[in-house]
Amino acid sequence: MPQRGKVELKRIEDKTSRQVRFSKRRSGLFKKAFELALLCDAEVALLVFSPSGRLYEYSSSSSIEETYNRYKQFSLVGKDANNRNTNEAANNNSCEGSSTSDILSIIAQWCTSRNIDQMDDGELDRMEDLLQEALRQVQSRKLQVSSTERVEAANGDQSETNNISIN
Amino acid sequence: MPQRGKVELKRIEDKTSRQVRFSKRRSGLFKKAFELALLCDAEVALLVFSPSGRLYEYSSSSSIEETYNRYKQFSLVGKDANNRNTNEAANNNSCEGSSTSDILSIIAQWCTSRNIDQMDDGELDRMEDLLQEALRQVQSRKLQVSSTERVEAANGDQSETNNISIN
DNA sequence: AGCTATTTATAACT
DNA sequence: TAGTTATAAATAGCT
Repeated sequence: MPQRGKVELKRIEDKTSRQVRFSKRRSGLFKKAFELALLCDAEVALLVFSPSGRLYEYSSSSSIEETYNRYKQFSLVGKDANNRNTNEAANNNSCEGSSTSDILSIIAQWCTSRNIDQMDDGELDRMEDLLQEALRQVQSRKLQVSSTERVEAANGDQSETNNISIN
Repeated sequence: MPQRGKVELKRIEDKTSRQVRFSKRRSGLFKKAFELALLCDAEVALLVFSPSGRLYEYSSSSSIEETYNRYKQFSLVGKDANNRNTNEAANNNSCEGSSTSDILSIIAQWCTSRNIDQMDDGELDRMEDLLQEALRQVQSRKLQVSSTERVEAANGDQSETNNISIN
């Protein structure tokens, strides 16, 4: 029989078990974060996305943003430690290289360069078309995902046929 | 004599003790964060500033920035963790009131970093909300523009009014 | 969502 | 700052 309480350091394959343990561990983690901030007078910011994409957050200061800004300031000064400044890479607005659908790419490129208030009616028409098409695609994708999940649930457990890995 | 291991939930006044306990608890917290990410396939970002201002960070993804950007995308559309993506949840639109350029730029940012095929159901929900709100605003803007043009035309201006369609 | 058996985390002390 | 140990907390597997 498997040992109680003992943790094996690898991804939990069983989906149900993973969900349950995520819930328990998440609340434990947030409690610890809160305690560290309170007891030790530390500033703590914690962001967690569940495997299903839900967001959980904690911040000991007034906001996550505040701590993140402090962090960015820090990293500008040069925080040696473990990592480097990967910051500005994220600010690159071009969609090139990504395999995102063409529609979303076009929307993205467009609205980085134009403000809606500056668009004439022709542009507005075009943007409306693009948004409608993007919405159709997202909704269609949602249907795919949810039907796949229903099948998985019906199969009890089974392998991770469509599980999406973030990294 | 004070009980061992027992924790009293208030700021530790003794500076030395606070520092020692900060060190121990910090490593515990980071370990838990790492385990949550690994075991449960979650995306975790953790920032801690010690009382003396030193920075400690952990990120399960490639960078803190990446997770923070994902967070920012969420924050505009609301982030109620208890909201499951039911039909009714999709209907209550929480990015209402945000400016169009904000919404469009978030859509833009999003699809520079993520492909629709990699989105989980939580992200798809958010993207759907964003697109729907953007669409509403674009359509609303179209109405404004066309009514303005109608007024201008009535005033004798030479505007192109015959190619405007209101859906 | 509750219930133990265990494993972990950690407070005080060295 | 690091190790030891007595206790408190967290949590894995079940129901």
